This record gives sequence, structure tokens and C-alpha cells, in this order.
Amino acid sequence: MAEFRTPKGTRDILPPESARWEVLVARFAGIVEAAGYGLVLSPLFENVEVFQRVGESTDIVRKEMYQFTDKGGRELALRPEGTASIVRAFVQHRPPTPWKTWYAAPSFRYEQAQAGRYRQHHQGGIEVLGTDDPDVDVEVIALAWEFFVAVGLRLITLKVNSLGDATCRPVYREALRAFLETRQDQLCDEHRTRWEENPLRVLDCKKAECVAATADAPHQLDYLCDACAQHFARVLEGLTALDIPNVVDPRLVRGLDYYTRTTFEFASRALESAQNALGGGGRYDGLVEEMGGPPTPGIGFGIGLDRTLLACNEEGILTIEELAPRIDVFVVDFAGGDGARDITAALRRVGVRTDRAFGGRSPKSQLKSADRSGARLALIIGPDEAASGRVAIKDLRSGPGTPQELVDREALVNEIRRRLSSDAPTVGAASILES
RNA sequence: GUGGCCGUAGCUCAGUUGGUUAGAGCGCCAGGUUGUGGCCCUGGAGGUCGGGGGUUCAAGUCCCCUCGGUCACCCCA
Repeated sequence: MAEFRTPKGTRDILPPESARWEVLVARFAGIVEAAGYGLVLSPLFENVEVFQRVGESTDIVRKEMYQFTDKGGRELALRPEGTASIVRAFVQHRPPTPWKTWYAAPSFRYEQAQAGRYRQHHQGGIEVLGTDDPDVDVEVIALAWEFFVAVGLRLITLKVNSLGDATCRPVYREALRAFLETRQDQLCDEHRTRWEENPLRVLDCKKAECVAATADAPHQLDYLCDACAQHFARVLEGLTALDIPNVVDPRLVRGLDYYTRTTFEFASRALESAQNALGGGGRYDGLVEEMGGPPTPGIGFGIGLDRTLLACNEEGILTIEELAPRIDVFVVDFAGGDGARDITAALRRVGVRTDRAFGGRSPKSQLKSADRSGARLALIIGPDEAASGRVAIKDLRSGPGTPQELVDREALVNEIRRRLSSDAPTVGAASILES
């Protein structure tokens, strides 16, 4: 057993598995950039207060943060989620609105690891700051939906809800509190004592007692003010117009405090585990102001890329077999001269994907490597070819014993390009990225 | 943070009530074919049995602790 290993809850993503990540991020970037979103690269860590603003009462902030003091005595934390950094960047730089951004980056949470739940996980997300137009809610949800469609996932459930705003949420909270007071002795052990400090959490509780006791609890949706009700209606209308299937779930409560109005969550029906939530997001119309900026509405989502890949596994899509990077040409040189070095470089300079063997291995083993590489053509240089200034071209697709063709070194590059363009391009990650 | 299960070669695993130098398949390397790839045959490399302590004449096997994985709770992506 190796002396060093990845820390608990983290992992290496190696080839060929990493090819799936390249494709996932490329598809995400392709979709959101085509809708006018720009990439934001922000620090992996921030002053701890930045994250504390997003939810003092949430577990993510209270007990799961990777917090540390640097040598200058600064209190910092690795980011536990993506939105806080974007909002901080907005307040710091004041870009023109609407500011449409995307990111794909790791997040860190100190929790008990299990499948689909890591201490370092990766999210792709977008944030739009500066407009509360309900049509932007629709756009944001639609982009997440299109991403799942582009990846090929079919078993995705979208839940939506509205959490109201500063006008109507307090009214609802009071109504829920009053309701829970009448049912408190029916709640589960934990919430029997805690329902008062965060009544909304009780609706999210999965214990049978709580589910039963709150079956007829009042919903935020029934308490929306006129503005919020109209806003939500327009969002639902937009989802219908764009044929995006969804269910309104009045009990949908999300894990961060900053959400207002529209909230949503994507879950995979292919994942049976408790980690079936692939992503989610919502509106946070008060967050910029809380972070010290001007009153600015905002909305966004984060999608867990690790879990998206787990869902892909279950649905049998985006397999490493179909994504494995391929090369066009493999150079086999057992003459021991400069052939492999010079031909490989020449081909690469004209864009031919080329690999070669090193270390002067036997012809047999080099050909074996050529075969495994998936290359269409092998270029073979033995002492005879080296002496005559020629190269043998062998087509690897047609099995052992295929006739070879001798070509002069000067004509080689053109001959290779001619052969590679003559029929269908090789299937590889590059062509999939472009599709 | 709490509890259940698991931890033997790079990977997937076998290892009988504790008992000699711990095995298989796949993968890797080489040879069979002194210059030619998918199959086949032969051989080789590779393991302090996650780590530490204990019981015993003897521990991969039993006990304790610890680390890691996994599942559930919690929470979430």
C-alpha cells in the first residue's frame, strides 16, 4: 500500500476517466457561452466572512467549512459553494448588468464522505446579477435542462417552488410557526424541540412523524404576495412554453439561507441513493446588498458534475469507450535513428494526431502499442527503410498481415494527409466535443 | 458527528475449524516468429495480506485500536 494517498473524501481522476470530465465541461461551456454567459475564475478561497454571509444558520457554513488562518493572520476558507464568490466579485468590480457568468470549479465541504458525496466535489454553474425579470429565471432553468439533455440524460426530474420575498416570507413563517405549535407533540424527536428556530426545515424532514404531522401544513405558495405570485406564474408559464417538464413542489426547501422567490432542484431518477440531487439553484434577491453592494437581484444554479457522471453511469451514457482519445498515426522505429523523432514532429506540426514508442523496444512490442493506441496507420522504419530514405505505411484497421506501402520520406506527410482525409474521420473526444 | 458492512498483486477476487515458500483471471513485460499488431502457447516481474498492538508454539484467518472505502442517518452537489 502506498505511503501517501488522496485525503479522505478526495480522489484523483485519471485518464481515460478524465476524458468524461473534459466532455462534460466542454458541453456545459458550449451551452452557456452560446447564451451569452462569460467565464469567471475566482479564488479557491475567500475571507471567511464572504461565505458566512450566505447562510449563518446552514450546516454548510456552520460546521462543514474548510477554514484556516494564513501566515498573515487572515481568516480564510475554501469555498463550499459557488455563488458567494461570484456575488463578492460583483460587489468588488461592479460590472455592467445584467452580468451573466459561468464557472466550473471545485467546492469543499468537510463531511462524512460516501459515494456521490465528497470533500472536494466539482460544480458547473451560472449566475445572473442585475435583473429580476422572471424570464431570466426561465432562461437559467432552461440552460441547466439543456445541459442534461446535451449530455444525454433522460431520467431527470425538475422540481420548482417559490419561497416568496421579504414582504411575504415573514407572514408565511408566522403562519407555519402557528401551525407547528398545534402539532409539535407529533413531530420527530429532533424537531419536537427545534421546530421553533427554523420552522421551514421541518417541511424538509424525511421522518415519518414529521411528514405525517405536516401533511396539511400551510405552504409558502398560498402566502405569496401579489408581486411574487405574478413572478412565479410567469416562470411556470415560461417552462411550459419551452416544454421543460417540471413539478411544483411546495415543500422544496434548499440548504442555503439566501434564496428568495424561484427555487429549483434537479434529481436523477436513475440514482437510488440519497445522493440523487444533481443540482439546484434559485433566486437570491437580497444577497448582493447583504454583501455590501447595491440592491441587486440575482439568480443561478450549481450542478454537481461528480453526481452527473454517476447518473450517466446508471443510464449507460458518456462511457469512456466512446470518449477515449484516439490518435491517427503511430510511428514504429526500430532502426534506432532520427526517424521517429523527426517524422512525429513533422506530422504533429501539420495537425496529424501522432504518437510513437520510446526506448528502442522490439518491433513486435511497438506494433502492439500502435494497435492499442487506436491509430489508423502505423509508420514503420527499420534499417532497410532508414537506409533507403523511405517509410512503410501499414493500415492497422485490416488485421495482421496487411500489405504495406513504401513511401519516400519527402512525400510522407502529404501521403498521410491524403489517406486520413480520404474516408471518415476517426472517432474521438475531439469530434465529440464539436458535436 | 453517529451506526452497519468491507479492506489479500495495478484491477476483479479465491484463500476450508488459525498450520509449511499466499493463489487465480485480467493487465503489464519478454520469448515462441534473429523485421511486424487483434488469437494462441511459454516464461517473468509485481504482495511488509490497509497500518499498529495483542492472544497463540503458530495469525491473511481470532481480539482491540486506528486509517481508508461503502451504506444509512444528518446534510447536500
